[in-house]
Amino acid sequence: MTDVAALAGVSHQTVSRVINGSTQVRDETRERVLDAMRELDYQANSVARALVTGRSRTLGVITFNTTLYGPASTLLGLERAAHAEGYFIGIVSLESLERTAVVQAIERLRALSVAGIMVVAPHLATTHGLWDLPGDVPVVAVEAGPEDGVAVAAVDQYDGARLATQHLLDLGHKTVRHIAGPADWLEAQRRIDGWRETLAAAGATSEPPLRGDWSPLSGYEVGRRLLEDSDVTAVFVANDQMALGLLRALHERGCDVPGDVSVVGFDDIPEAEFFTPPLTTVRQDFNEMGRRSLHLLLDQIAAGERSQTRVTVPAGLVRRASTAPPPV
Amino acid sequence: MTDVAALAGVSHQTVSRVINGSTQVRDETRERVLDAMRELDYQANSVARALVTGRSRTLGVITFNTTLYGPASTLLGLERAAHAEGYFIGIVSLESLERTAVVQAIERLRALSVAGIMVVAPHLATTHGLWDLPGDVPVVAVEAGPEDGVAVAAVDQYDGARLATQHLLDLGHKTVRHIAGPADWLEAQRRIDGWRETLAAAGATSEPPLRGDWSPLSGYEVGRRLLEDSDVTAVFVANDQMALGLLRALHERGCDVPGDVSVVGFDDIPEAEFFTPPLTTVRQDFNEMGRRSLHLLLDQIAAGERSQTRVTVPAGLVRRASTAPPPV
DNA sequence: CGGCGGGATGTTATCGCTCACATACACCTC
DNA sequence: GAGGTGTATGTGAGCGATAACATCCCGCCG
Repeated sequence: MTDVAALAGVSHQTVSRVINGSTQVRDETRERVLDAMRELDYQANSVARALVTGRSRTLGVITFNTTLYGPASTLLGLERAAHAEGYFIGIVSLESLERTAVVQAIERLRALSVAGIMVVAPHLATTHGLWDLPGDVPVVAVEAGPEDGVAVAAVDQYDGARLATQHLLDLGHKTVRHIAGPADWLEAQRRIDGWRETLAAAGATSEPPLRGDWSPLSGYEVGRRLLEDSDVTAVFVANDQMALGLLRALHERGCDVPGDVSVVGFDDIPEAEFFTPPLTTVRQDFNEMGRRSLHLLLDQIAAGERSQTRVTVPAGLVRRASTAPPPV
Repeated sequence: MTDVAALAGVSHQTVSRVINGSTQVRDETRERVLDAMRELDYQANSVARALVTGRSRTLGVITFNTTLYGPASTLLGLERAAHAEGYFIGIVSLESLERTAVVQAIERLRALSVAGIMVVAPHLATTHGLWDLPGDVPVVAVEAGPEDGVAVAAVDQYDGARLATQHLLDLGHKTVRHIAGPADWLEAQRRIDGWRETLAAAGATSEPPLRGDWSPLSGYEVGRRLLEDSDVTAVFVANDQMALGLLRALHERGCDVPGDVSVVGFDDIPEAEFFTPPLTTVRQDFNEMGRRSLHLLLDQIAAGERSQTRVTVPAGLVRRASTAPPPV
């Protein structure tokens, strides 16, 4: 910076003003400084800036260690949005699901002077870690979060589940079974709620949901158990991977999909369209959610205070070939 | 830090020594400082440290904007490894595949004073951006990189393709067709090489490979074209997603897999085991690759100079139900 | 024509840490 | 006992930027 200032014949402060777009610089001077910067191939040192301002243009993302489609896509959506706004993303993944792990992760990020933190960890336990976090860092819970206390951006899980369930009811199924995700995932819970309440509203009976762990294998195993009950004609599965496992279980049992049993998934992973049969599922717009989360965070940063705004991104049903009216 | 020093009755420098594990501190003094740190809930400010040392404990990862399984898993593997070593990961995703985009991304990361950079962008064009990068930052190309000039950690694509092709030949297929990835992806090229040379070594004829873009849809479309040639009995597909598309095309055409046509994929995505039929594929150990890449980088950081070491992680064939001897 | 207001620029302190060097004290050697 | 060696600690400078305040210059007003 000193070199640039010397070359342009101004003080380092004027250089700083140019960098930060101050209006207090004459155009001609600005040009001279800009030229000098180009000439010396100068780039502002963001570490020094972060030191003095106490804020870097880095955002922290806390994510759970997983290759699941949802979280991975969310991360990408977040990065794209942040990049567009000129922010960096630093990621920290959680070792465990304990609330202390979240608190630790937040501490680590604070030491980096991040401008804000986005938490992509839709577990009950981890979101509770958000209750007692230090007051001076803006935080957004992405995908799912506690009912209040922090800002949250999420796809409307409840409505997605309703859409799926209603679609099956509309086709004429008497009731719909549900293969749910792990009990401590908030999204799993919301999907259960949407499913159960839609059934109730239609006056349909509801069996308790079965539990998988999001993996295709669990969908397969739980699916086999489910099929011992021969009454099943429609299943709403809490994600596409488990739905794939279920399709396999059905296939092995010689059940036709959708002739004998209809299946609806959740997520719309890229593969879903090419399953056998192509899967009817609920699409989540992770990019949009990333963008919304980011702006929620940026708003807090700009306002200088924590908000509790809740933003919801709608889910959409994608109809393919895995659903049909029940067998006669 | 000053507060801690005051509370412990020492100078700030002694606190610094304790933080950095200097041996030049008496045990009793160290304890006093540690107590003071705990008492004040003190955490060292890594920004200030980065400013003075010129290095932060942050590593930059440059990745291409994608939800593909490979890059996503690699990123996670990298993060896990870095976390274990006490490093942060900052991610920057590429807007385009131009080499200038890579250079820009590297510049951005340099302004953050990252200790080193890992590039996960296995395109021909982007890796060329690695030729003329500034000399003072350690760099590792992950997954694939230029033949020389930078350190590279990669899964052995060539051998993976050989394994797949040889497996099909061993089953008795006269030759094996190949659906390849995009031409400018280095991995796609290596897989083609492995496939072609294995065929040549066996004295089998080889048709030119067909090109997909990694997506299930492209696998489906290219697959339909491929099937117009009724001689096909075995196909090696460059990733599992395209293999899924091909399976669908085969299904629609009434071809039995593996009865009429055998299919081998690449990647071993979690879904592959539950395809119809379960897919024989080549597994890549992304975690291991992440770990190796990181250590390659850490070694460079420790040595203070750039290396050109090349590390290869073996690939493994996973046999499932999509391959069998050719029809008689 | 002196004084005043405000835009453009410069000066100095500061962020929280590490580095290089200075100092203090203990112990040993000749 | 003077001098050397080594360990434990303190002091001051400086990393590269921004913030707050000081200064300069110019035009305008009474």
